Amino acid sequence: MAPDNPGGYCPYFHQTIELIGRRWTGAIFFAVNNGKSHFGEIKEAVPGLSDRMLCERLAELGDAGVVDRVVEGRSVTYLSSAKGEALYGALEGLHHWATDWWDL
Amino acid sequence: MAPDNPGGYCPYFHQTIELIGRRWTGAIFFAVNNGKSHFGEIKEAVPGLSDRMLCERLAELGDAGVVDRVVEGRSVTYLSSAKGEALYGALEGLHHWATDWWDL
DNA sequence: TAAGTTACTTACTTAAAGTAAGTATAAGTT
DNA sequence: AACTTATACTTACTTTAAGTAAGTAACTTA
Repeated sequence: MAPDNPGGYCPYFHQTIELIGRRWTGAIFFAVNNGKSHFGEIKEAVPGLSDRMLCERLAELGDAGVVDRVVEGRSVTYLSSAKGEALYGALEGLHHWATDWWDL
Repeated sequence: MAPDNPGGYCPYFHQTIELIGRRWTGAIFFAVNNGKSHFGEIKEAVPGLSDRMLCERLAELGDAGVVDRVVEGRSVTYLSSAKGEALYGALEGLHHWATDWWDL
C-alpha cells in the first residue's frame, strides 16, 4: 500500500484498515489507548455507542491482538497490547492528515 | 486521535478512518494512486470488486475530495487530487504497522 | 431487602453491502 | 448494414452488518 509498492495491494494493510475503519472501532480503540479500561468507561467515552456494538468491537480488537481483556477477580479491564500501542502510533499520520486536510 | 490529544476523539479522524475503512475503498484508493485511472482498470486491479460498489465508492472518494473525476470527450478518468496524495502518504505508517505486526 | 452497577447476551428492525442483470453510447468486426 | 464488444454506469433484489431495545447474572450499596 505504501508509495514504494506500486504493483500490488497489501492484504495486511487491507485487513488493518477494515478492522479499524468499522463503525465505532476507531473511537473505542482511541478510548482504550487513553486510559479507559472498563466497559462502562469506554461506553461513556464514546457517545452514542451501544452495549452490543461495544461488546462486538472489543471482541474483534481482542481477536486482532491489539486489545487485551484482563480479568482480575470480578473486575474486567481492556488494555492496549504492545501491538495495539504500535498501531495507535501508526495512526498518527492519518490523524494529522485529517486535521490538516479534511475541510479543504 | 494522536497520542498528544488525551482528552477527546477527533471527529475528522473518525470520518477519515470510516471513509477509507469502508469495504473496497482502501483497495480502490490504492489503485487510483498507482496509475489506474479508468473504471475498467480499477475494477481489474481490485479482484472481487463489483461495478456497483466501484461506482458508489468512487462517488464517495469524489465527495471527500480525494479523487477527481475528469471527463475529456468520451473518456472518463479518476485521478488522485492533492488532498488524495497527501492522504495516500499519511497511510504509509499504517502500512508499515500492518506488514510488521499483523501476524504477531 | 430493594434498588443500582457491571459486563455482558438475546431478539428484532433497519441500513449497508453483495449479486445479477440491464442500459446508453460508441467503436470495431463480418 | 447488422452484430458483437467495450466502457461507464444504473436498477432491482438478496444477504449481511449495524442499530435499537430489552433482558440477565453476579455482585454492591442504601
